[in-house]
Amino acid sequence: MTENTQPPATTGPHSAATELPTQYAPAEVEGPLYERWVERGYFEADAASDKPPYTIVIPPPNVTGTLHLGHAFQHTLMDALTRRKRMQGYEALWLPGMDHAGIATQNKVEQQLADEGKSRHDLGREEFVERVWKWKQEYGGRILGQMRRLGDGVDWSRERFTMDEGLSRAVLTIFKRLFDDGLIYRAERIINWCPRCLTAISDIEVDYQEDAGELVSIRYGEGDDSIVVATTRAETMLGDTAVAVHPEDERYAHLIGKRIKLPLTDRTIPVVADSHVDPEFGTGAVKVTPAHDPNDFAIGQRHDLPSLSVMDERGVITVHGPFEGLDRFEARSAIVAALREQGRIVAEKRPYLHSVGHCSRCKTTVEPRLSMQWWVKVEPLAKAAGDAVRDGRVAIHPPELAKRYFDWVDNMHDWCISRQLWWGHRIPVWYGPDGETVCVGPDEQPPAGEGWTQDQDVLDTWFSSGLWPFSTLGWPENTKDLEKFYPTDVLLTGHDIIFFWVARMMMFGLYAMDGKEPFHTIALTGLVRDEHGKKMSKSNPNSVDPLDWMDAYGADAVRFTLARGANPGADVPIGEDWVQASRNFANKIWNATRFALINGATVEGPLPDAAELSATDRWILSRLNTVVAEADAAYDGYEFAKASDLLFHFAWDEVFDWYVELSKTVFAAGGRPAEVSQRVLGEVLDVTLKLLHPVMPFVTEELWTTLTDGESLVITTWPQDSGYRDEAAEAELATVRKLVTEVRRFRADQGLQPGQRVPATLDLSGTGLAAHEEAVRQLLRLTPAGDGFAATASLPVAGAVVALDLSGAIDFAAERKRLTKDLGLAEKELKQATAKLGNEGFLAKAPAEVVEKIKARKATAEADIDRLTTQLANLPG
RNA sequence: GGGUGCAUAGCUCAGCGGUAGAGCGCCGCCCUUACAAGGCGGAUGUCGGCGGUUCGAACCCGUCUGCACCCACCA
Repeated sequence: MTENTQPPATTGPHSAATELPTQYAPAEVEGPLYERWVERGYFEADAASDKPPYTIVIPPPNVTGTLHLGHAFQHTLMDALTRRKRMQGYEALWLPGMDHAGIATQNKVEQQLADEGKSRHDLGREEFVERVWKWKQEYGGRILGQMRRLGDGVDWSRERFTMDEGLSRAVLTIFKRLFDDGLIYRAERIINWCPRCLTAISDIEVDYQEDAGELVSIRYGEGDDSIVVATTRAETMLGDTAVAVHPEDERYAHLIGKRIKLPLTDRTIPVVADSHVDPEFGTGAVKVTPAHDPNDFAIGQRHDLPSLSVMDERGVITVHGPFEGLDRFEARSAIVAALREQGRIVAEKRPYLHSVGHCSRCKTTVEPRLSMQWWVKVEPLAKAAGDAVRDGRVAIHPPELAKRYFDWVDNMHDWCISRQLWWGHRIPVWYGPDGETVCVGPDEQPPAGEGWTQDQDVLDTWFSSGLWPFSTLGWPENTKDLEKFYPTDVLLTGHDIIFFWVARMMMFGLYAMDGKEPFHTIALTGLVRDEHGKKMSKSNPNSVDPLDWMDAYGADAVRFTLARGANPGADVPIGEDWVQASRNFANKIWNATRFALINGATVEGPLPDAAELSATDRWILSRLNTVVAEADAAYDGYEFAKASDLLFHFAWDEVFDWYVELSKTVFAAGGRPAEVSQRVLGEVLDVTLKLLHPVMPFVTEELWTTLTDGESLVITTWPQDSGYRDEAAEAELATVRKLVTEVRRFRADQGLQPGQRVPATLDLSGTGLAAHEEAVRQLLRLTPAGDGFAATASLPVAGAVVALDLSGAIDFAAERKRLTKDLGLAEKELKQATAKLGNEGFLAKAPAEVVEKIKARKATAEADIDRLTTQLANLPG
């Protein structure tokens, strides 16, 4: 196909134009462009600048992570925001970094150790942590390279990691402050425990799903003093310390206060009355296991019941007796079997669907467990976090999602922040030989002397990421960065992470920064889904690697597709078809610019006066300014889909399909000065490329730097609506478009081929276009009505009258029928063959010559051509 | 159990009080020298059902049905 893309001879300053290939090749363009941007320091923000700041901190991806479509989506939007603000004259900072991701990273390294037949305990704490750092060095942060590939305009000189020295200092500082303020405390409570990760996890790290269990009803006690309870976790009965019934439940009134025998043990337990019990549910009696169930724990507190732990940290039964050493699930069946043998199982229901908590990291069934942990007292912090949104200091986009935020911050339980891991920020508390507890601040030495030990636990990963908006800027030091760039402007992230991260940044930001909120706007995005709206996840087969798509179609195509799907708060379905469509758009822009360059479009000098402009010019400039205003409004409202769609249609439908096509008649006119059109076309492209740059940075940069003498779009000035409008020109062009479209439709209906010239008379007296008769004739492919002209049809449209001679029209249906018969092909076959080759129209002419012509042009249709050639050769005569 | 959102063309979705839209797909014609990753033309919808408000409803209100998602102490 390259043999017929010979560049036309070139003249003038834009000979580079013709060096542009006919197709956009992202792979060749994107890498070098990104390197150039970084080398020139375009993304490095200057804290000493006079420009107003615009700051976004990236939601730090896990150090273990790779770029998935969700990142690609959010990064595209954040990049678009910062790129646009930079062009608008802000000192724009998009700050990158990564999260140390406690459990995830520790799991990765433990897996590595397991492959070597070792556990972390074989190494010991210090060596293990060293090993994790080594792992990070070697395998961590792959996502950073992938972000470059996407085109993320982040300030690499400010890259941060949550375990950096500076950020660790921030963690210690705030821990100490919270501790001293009494907002951090240690307490024994029921927590969610993962028996595989061997650590506590917070409520939001638990994923609930419907599991099929078995609900058994067990008779406790004997005779009249017996009571039936139901459970799905029979093994916990070993730790029962009471049975609870509703205080007003008459069925059990006689039992309240009595003790009954607990089966399989030699213990007796009391029957207590507690209004938490729902008399309607089951038998209306509940077994109470304070050490293994949060509700039961609460009942235990109210009735002063002992808590009996029956399992160790791995979920293995520790109670002496026949079940000791059994895993919790083995113990469950064993205990049910034993009870059944004693005739104590009075009813079973299996499968019984109920929701069961799983560790969000490893999917292991969570075991509620009584344990000593560190907690943040969130009430005062959460109140402030709620108020900041309530009184409008922080806006949530889209506003509907604010309710979700309030639901959370207004009903937040205390936050369990200690994790029984080695990888993370170690809790800065030391215990003395006589039970003293000392919290050690960042500049303090741990207490000296014998017998002092540091707490073994580390902090929840979200504790350090909650400090991200200011710890990354140097807090607790009073740095220039902090002064310039805090508070940040927009926090853009998925709505699924409101509780994990957003609310915590709000709490910590307001607390640490003296009530100064960490950002003004929370922009919440939906989740990326596949083309049928199904959730994409790493474990799903529908999951797509955005890198594959970037390789195949370019980063801009992926970005544009994502931006175009980004309706505020709504999920984004994405399929390969749409990425292809975006790729096509990039290619379209490429070729339109190529056309402009070949025809000498220029951005030099001022725009010609309105008096010099044609109606077409005035129309497109009027539209251009309208689009600038509309695009601005959409970008400002985080309506990326609207902005993208608007620009897509303006560029393709109006600029490329009409303005450029209409310009051709000017450029082809010959002799007539084309400077005005060259300048206007240059202007329109210049502005359109700028408007698209935030979402399609690569192709726009490549084209713009070719079209203009500018250094880079990244640092150029964002277009402004000049206020220029011309309604008369818009109306006139509407007439032209209507006229042309109607005539084309008529021609198609009559069987005239698109390029076929038809003799016709044209009366434009009713349209105001009389002066442009020649141009209109060209558009409509009308030739002058010569001698002997006989109109066979007359078409009144848009105030004009067109009379045509249709004698040259082809009856396509009849042609097809004839060919089908002649070639001995089934009609369907013919269609398939001709679809790639061309069509019946020209096959009707000279077959040999036609096939020749096609062969030269269509390498991809080789097979079909061969077959058709054979068919044609075998035709008799 | 509580809450939120959604039901519009074959698919995925915009539109949110005034003549039904986009992308992809589909049909027909075409290489007209920027682009076949293209051009031109075309078809397709009782805007989930039923009521109501209005001169006028895909859009507002009520209700029903179906589907998503979020939250919660489902023994």
